[in-house]
Amino acid sequence: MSAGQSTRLRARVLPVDELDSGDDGDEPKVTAEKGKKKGRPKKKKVVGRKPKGEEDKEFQCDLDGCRMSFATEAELGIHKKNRCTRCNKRFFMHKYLLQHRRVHQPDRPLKCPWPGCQNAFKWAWARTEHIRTVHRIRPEEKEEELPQVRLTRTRVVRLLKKRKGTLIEPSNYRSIPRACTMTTPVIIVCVDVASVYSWFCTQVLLRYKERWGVRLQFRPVLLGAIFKGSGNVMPTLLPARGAWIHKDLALNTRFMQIPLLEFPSTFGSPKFNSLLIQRALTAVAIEKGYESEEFANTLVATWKAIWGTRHVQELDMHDPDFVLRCLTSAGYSLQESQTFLQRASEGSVKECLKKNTELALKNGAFGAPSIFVYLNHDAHQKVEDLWQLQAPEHFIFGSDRLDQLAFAVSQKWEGPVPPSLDSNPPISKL
DNA sequence: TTCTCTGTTTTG
DNA sequence: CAAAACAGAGA
Repeated sequence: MSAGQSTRLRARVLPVDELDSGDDGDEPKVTAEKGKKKGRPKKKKVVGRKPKGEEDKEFQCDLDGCRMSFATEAELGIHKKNRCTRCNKRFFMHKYLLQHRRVHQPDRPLKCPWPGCQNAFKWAWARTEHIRTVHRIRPEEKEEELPQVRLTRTRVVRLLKKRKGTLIEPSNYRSIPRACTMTTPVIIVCVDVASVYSWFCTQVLLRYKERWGVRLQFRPVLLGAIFKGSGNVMPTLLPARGAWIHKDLALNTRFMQIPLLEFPSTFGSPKFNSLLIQRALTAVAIEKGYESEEFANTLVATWKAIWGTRHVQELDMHDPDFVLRCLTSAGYSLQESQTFLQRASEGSVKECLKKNTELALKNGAFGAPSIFVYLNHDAHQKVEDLWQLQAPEHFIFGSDRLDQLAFAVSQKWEGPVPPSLDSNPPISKL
């Protein structure tokens, strides 16, 4: 189940009403005729998994403002007749067909702002109705004097309207926090596997991902370039700090329950160069998605290979064989791992890593992990656009400020090892 | 019954 | 125009 989704939400079968057998010339039914529909057709037409229909297919729609494209001309034809190629539904306006796509996508970017409520929605109205029906809140005081202040639909919507993206100053009602997010927060964590604190941070955030109901992206960056671009230097260059870091890691290992076995002996030498491996990881991220479980697993496996094993021989991070070993230990076949390694030297992958590094620097990064938080974005905006075009609301540095990160996304911090989700009953009644 | 989903209409 | 509201349907 995706994070934050109510267990009571209707499990949607692909909707297949509107099945008036291919008389394409017909106009779509108008509302008044809706009632006439007799027993809905029960046949669940299982539509084969289809690509999302973004801008990269061969047959592109040229209707006003529409950028959808399709693999076949036939599909484009259906689309241009205002029919959904997934469920065959028909629409009055082409524009709605674009919005309709979200019906077939799993994302639920609209969060319920109620504290502790993890429900999330695809449609603004669905959320508004949820707030009205489920969280009907008592006026703070003097209820009899303010009967009209009861949480009516208009009232909720007025609250929702106060500021785009946040719900603020709900002074009439108890229990609503001063500011809580209305869209699923997006957390972008810029990491380098040469940074052991990036590993700690990643490991802990993965424990919180579902619990917080946030979107969590890990993006490989080049720590060396971040240091250079920001004028920072490796912390271990300071002798006292270099000595301290071993103790800090040992304590952290127990505190965060992350098994760190060994500080690589080549640390700080030219063999401890993360360029190749970060490129390979970028190739994995491009293929699997920054937000994917596969990519997170790949990162963790790589960290384990660098920091969590005893190295019988000197660790050479720039050695292609070592990179291959990291990838295969993440569960990829030798062939797939070789493909990733090969892509690591392709221009587009190099550029991608460079771009992510530059954007991190632009947002103020001076080390890793650098955590960027987006709160006030449009619900259906692509994360890639957010990252490239918008400034984040918060920049949080390091693995030791995750409590602040929790605060920033209006969630509870329960330590580096939060209790298992299964053992806890749901917080809200839903 | 209660609540959510979502296509269409209305409003600002 | 986009956002809010409506209203029918269905779980």
